[in-house]
Amino acid sequence: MLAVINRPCLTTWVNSTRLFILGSLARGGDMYGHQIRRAAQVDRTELWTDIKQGSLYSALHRMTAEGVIAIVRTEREGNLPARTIYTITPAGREELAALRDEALRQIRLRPDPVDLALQNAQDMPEDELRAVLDNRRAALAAELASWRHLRDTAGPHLTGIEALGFSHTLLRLEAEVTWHEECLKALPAIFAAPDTGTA
Amino acid sequence: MLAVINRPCLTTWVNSTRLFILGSLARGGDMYGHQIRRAAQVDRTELWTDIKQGSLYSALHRMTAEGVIAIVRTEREGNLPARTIYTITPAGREELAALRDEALRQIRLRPDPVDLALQNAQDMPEDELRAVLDNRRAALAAELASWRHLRDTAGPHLTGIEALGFSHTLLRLEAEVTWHEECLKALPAIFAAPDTGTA
DNA sequence: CGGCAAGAAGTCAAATTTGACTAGTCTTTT
DNA sequence: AAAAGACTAGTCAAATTTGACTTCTTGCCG
Repeated sequence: MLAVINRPCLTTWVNSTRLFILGSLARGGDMYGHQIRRAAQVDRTELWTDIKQGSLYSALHRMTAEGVIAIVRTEREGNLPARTIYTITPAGREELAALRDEALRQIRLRPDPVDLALQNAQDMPEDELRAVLDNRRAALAAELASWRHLRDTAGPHLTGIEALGFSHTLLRLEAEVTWHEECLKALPAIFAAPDTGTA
Repeated sequence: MLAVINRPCLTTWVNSTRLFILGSLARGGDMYGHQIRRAAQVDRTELWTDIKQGSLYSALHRMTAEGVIAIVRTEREGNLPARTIYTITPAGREELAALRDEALRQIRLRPDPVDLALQNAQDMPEDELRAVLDNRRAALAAELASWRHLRDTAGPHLTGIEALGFSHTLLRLEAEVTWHEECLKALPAIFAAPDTGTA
């Protein structure tokens, strides 16, 4: 029989939320929700993933039910709300490895909404478009500069692998800046000959 | 009073599905669902967005209910299932402009799962990691080559703005290849001194 | 002292996405 | 001519995400 019962939603993109939670628990030891959330901000992991607290807590509940993580105990500091501490289970470590390997195999570039927006900006006046693109360029350049500074400051304290993540971001930002500069250069030609498409 | 009634889910990232549907209808005229889906594949729009037919049809229904698009008529070719043809309404055009402007303002890089995976690959043996990264590099290089070829082939037939999207992809792919090469170069040092982090 | 902004830890309903599945029709192969 | 396969147009329940909201505590300012 083997009736593969309706099992929708196997998510195309690796589920980063799960990968993130399992990874945090595996590397940082047992933690409670808020701690994981803070870890995301502090460790600069916010860069590698994009987690809202809503999804974090849902995921914790779900994953507990599934048995990839487990509740260790509940503790309470002062009169603050009780916190639930989670740990990763052996099943969780297996899933962690599987998710990691899958993420390492995915190579698709994630679509950038700006491209979609540009395709629908045909009727924007040239100077407005130029202003928008130039703002973007400036913002990206600023971000790039601040990352470079961060690298020079925090760089030596990073592990080798953390540094790789850093340089990934730098290279990506550089590419973005370059592209924006190209766009700005190309703009006059585009508006001069708006119909270079239908040869 | 002004009671701002619980209105969750205003999505952080511009909703590309909506932007895509509205844009297609605005530029391509009235269409039915399947046609929009095909347009996504043909126009290479699949690159700018990532739409599964499930979300497409849900979105069409929702957006019809909201009044940003409307059903023009239902037609039927031969004995195939009837198709429902949609058009964009004035309200839709307004939303299109709003979404486009918002997308043009967003500048955050979307996190790449590979970075997250790498952080959790500390315990992978060096040669396995090297193999994975080298596969990725090769795949990306191949993709880059095929895009370059595509640009040389189809390039002259593109409008100026379409060409910009193209060069965006090229630049991004180039950055990825460069980064992978950097990683491969850095690998021996990382494994030689695994504890450069805790100075 | 009163007040109020910010932080901790988390809940929740509604919105949205997902991929499996349906139901019919051509088209090609055996 | 029947079976196999691919295409058309779409539905659907379950999974997942979202950001607003809650309840309590602590710090701070005048």
